[in-house]
Amino acid sequence: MDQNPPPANSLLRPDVFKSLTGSQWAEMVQRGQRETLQAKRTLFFQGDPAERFYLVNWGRLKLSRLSEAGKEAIIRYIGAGEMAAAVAVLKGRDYPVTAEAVEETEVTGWDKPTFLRLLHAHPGIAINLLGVVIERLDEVQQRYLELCSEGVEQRIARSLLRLMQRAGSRRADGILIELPLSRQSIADYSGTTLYTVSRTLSSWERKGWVQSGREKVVITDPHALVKFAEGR
Amino acid sequence: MDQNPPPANSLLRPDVFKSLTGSQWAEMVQRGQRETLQAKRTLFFQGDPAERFYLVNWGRLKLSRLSEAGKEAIIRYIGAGEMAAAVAVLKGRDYPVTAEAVEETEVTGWDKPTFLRLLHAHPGIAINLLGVVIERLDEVQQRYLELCSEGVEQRIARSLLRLMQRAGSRRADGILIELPLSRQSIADYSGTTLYTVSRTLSSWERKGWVQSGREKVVITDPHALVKFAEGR
DNA sequence: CGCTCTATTGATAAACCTCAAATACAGTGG
DNA sequence: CCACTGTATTTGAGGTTTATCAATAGAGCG
Repeated sequence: MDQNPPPANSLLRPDVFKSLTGSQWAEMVQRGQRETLQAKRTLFFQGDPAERFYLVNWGRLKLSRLSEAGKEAIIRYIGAGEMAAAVAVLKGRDYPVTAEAVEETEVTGWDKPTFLRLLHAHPGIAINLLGVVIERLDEVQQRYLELCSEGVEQRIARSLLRLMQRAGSRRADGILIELPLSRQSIADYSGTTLYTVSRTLSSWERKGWVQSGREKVVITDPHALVKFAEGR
Repeated sequence: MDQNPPPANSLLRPDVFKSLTGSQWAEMVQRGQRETLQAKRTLFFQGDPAERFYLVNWGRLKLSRLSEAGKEAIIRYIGAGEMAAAVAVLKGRDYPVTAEAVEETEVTGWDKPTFLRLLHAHPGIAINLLGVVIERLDEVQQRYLELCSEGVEQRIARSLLRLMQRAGSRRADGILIELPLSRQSIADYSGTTLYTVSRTLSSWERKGWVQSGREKVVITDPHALVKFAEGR
């Protein structure tokens, strides 16, 4: 038996739905449709009509926004128990973002009417959802400020630290970011180019702060990186 | 009689509260506390505990975020009928933003318990609020992308167009942005410096696209500006 | 081993910021 | 009405940061 994906017949219940009773949740799970995505497959594309919302069962999605010139800005990575597209569904608009699997990922999708019915039947959910959205708003605003006011290297440091918090796992030699993380991805997440990221990582590697390889970053000295990110 | 501020004893009701009946709204208005701010006064400061949420009755607030180095990033300007700090109150955290009156402004403030009671009693409000927050999220994300992918002049153009949409008023010679708008403010809103803004406006003035003065911008050729902003 | 995708590194150029100094503007009080 | 004062704005010169381009090296995979 495959040991990586968790048992497939129970669905991780995110906090947003904690207002539901167990049986209500079970019923909701029933209604949802599971879908497995191979790495690099897109779940939905910026501009698609928003007709479903998703919950990540296992795996990871990259949420990004693309400019007309083709430049990609990575908004965030989400993992098990997190939602995608709920907000677009609610507004009844096109998705303003693109979601792509960065590794094999299973999601459960629900259609719009189900979502809206749920929202009206259980007011607590809307309030919880509000909390989630606010948190995201806060993060984007913070990153917006950083993009305005900080230099590239500082931003790269912050990016790695954020990714570390969301997807880091302890290793003997430091904290590994458990994402296939190319220089280009880090650049898209930091608002710079892969060249600058490469140079910066090389320099940090010489200082012993990180240890990086092909699509892989291990943070060996988080403390130093934090100090640097905060401009000290 | 002062003719600028609208009659003070009726409060503009924002869409968020459309789920309330007239008398419920009237009662809520009763509970709120009015407050008038002179220009440049801050209503709340980043880091303050979030104990009240506000509705702008008339006037305008500038919502911004400050870096430790003192750099300011303007998140948005809000006017009559718009809310501030509702989200921070909900999360029960410190405000992550600063709100400053850019002109004489009246707000009504409610305390946290009132807000929470309201939210639980009228589920529709949470859903409406969700819509508002999502809209803001969407805008910040978009601006984040633009900051990553576009040049300064393009961003300045987009900033002016956004401000025009939110605070523009038709004049004989074009559309005036009705805000005391210094070069520094435009810079803080576009993620650049006042020098670059000044140079850019000068150049556009020569082209006949805008006509600017001390803390004042009139867009004389919106069409040209849009074309430029979209990179055509 | 050869193919493809990713990463490194140097050289160069462009965009933009910083600093300094001069000028324009609005309000204030004589 | 005018001079005065404090801001806001303009503009130039120069420097820094960072992007761009090009060429090479390395890693993983069949």
